Amino acid sequence: MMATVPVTVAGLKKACSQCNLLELCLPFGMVDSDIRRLDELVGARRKIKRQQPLYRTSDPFEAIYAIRIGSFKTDVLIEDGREQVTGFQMTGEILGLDGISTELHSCNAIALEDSEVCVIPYAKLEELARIVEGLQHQFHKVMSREIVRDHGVMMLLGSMRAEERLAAFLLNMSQRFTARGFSASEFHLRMTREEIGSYLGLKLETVSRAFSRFQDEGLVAVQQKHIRILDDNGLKRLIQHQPCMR
Amino acid sequence: MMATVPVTVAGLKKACSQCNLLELCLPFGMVDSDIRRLDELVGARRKIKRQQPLYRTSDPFEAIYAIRIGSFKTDVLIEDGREQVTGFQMTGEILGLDGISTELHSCNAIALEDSEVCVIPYAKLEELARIVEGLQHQFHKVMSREIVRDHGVMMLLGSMRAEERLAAFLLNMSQRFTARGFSASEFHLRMTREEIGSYLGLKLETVSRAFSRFQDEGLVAVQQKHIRILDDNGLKRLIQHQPCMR
DNA sequence: CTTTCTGGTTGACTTGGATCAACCGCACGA
DNA sequence: TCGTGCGGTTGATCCAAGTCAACCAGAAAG
Repeated sequence: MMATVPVTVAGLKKACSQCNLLELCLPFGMVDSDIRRLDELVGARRKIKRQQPLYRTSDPFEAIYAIRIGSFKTDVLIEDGREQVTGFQMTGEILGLDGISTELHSCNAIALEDSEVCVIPYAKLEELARIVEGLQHQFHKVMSREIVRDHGVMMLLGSMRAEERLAAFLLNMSQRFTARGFSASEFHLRMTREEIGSYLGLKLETVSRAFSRFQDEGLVAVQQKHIRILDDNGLKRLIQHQPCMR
Repeated sequence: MMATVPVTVAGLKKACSQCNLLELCLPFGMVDSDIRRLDELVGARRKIKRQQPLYRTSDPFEAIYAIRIGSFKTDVLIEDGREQVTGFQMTGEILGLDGISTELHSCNAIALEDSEVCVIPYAKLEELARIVEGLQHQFHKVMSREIVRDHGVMMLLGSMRAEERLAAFLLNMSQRFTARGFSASEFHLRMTREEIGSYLGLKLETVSRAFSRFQDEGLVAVQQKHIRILDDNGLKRLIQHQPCMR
């Protein structure tokens, strides 16, 4: 446990106020003067190598993390070996909120590529949130957004068919890449078919077949992990009025 | 919209400090002196008749709600009429957290029986949370718990078979009834087979059949909405090392 | 009292996605 | 350079759960 924990104690203040992820991260919507107060909060950065955990189920919770570089998956394992990927996180997104409730983490957060996070000590965050109203409010919004996102995933898992799920997934990825200034139509997935499948409640073969079908229908061009969306309206249409199994 | 909004402006202070749901609700874990400060927060109560909404998708968000009496479901609808029930809530549980992120509610909250909630104006909550450390912390825990719960539902929807899902659902209900001082083994479900099905990502016929199978196997006695658990270890076993489709 | 309606159960049949298995291709280490 | 292995694709087959339809019981309405 906790094998190598490369902690870069970046003495450099101005962690947030000079960060270009501002628009996507915790400080979003805060006024400049408040953001400057955030700088004192973000103590250290931590690099995580591909496939390595940022934290694991039942690790003690003491901080939340903002992704600076790279991307992660979170997953829950049950005894018999089943895995459920509960989310994929990209730059600016916050990890670790699951730990607040029991003071132990309740899932694993694994880097999908070499990554770097800002460590936000939770005790300090609560303290500062009591003083800085904007921070308090933003933090609550971040948590609430996570809840709303989870409801979306439930919708997906509970009432969509395989192709709808994959279409929804691709559109969601596209939209998040766009928000980060990347192409909406062309991007590189960092996760395997199996991880996508676990997230979408499908087997990897089904994911692969759905990709192939989309390709045949001219909706996307797929080359392994490289995706080019050719007809996003087509994908959107797929989600809406589908034969609808439920 | 907002047809009849029966608001009982219960001038009565001591909303929380004299409430017997204390152990289950927002004040859980707070010290007495802090709880007394909560009393000023809970302004009004509101009664909701069976089948009526407490709030609906895209209603403006201005308060969260603590259930005093009764129970609710929350659901998300998509254009083509599909419904996904995202949760069932019982006394002491908090509703409305989904609204913080966009300041609009993102789901519907419908009473499953005649119910009553405490209205907790959100602006006032944030204000008080800045002063009362215990409240801030508890509120964060409540939100985090909701996230963890949602991950559990994803696990259920993404990687369990029909009977496992129903078993998990029954055990969860049982555990929540127990926490409220009711029998762990005998209880009355307030929701229909269709609502259970929507929650579990199954059709109502499948839910009905799974109930019948449990009955045949002597795991539970089912009589419509009245459930008696005869062998909870049997149910637990079902969830663990099941043939396991994924 | 009968009628109607809603929610629940059960059976027969169909099907979407899982399972099992073969195979491909690229990356990496020897 | 040649394995070797992992991730991905594709085909054949199977089965869990969906669909469709009949029917039943209790509650509410007339």
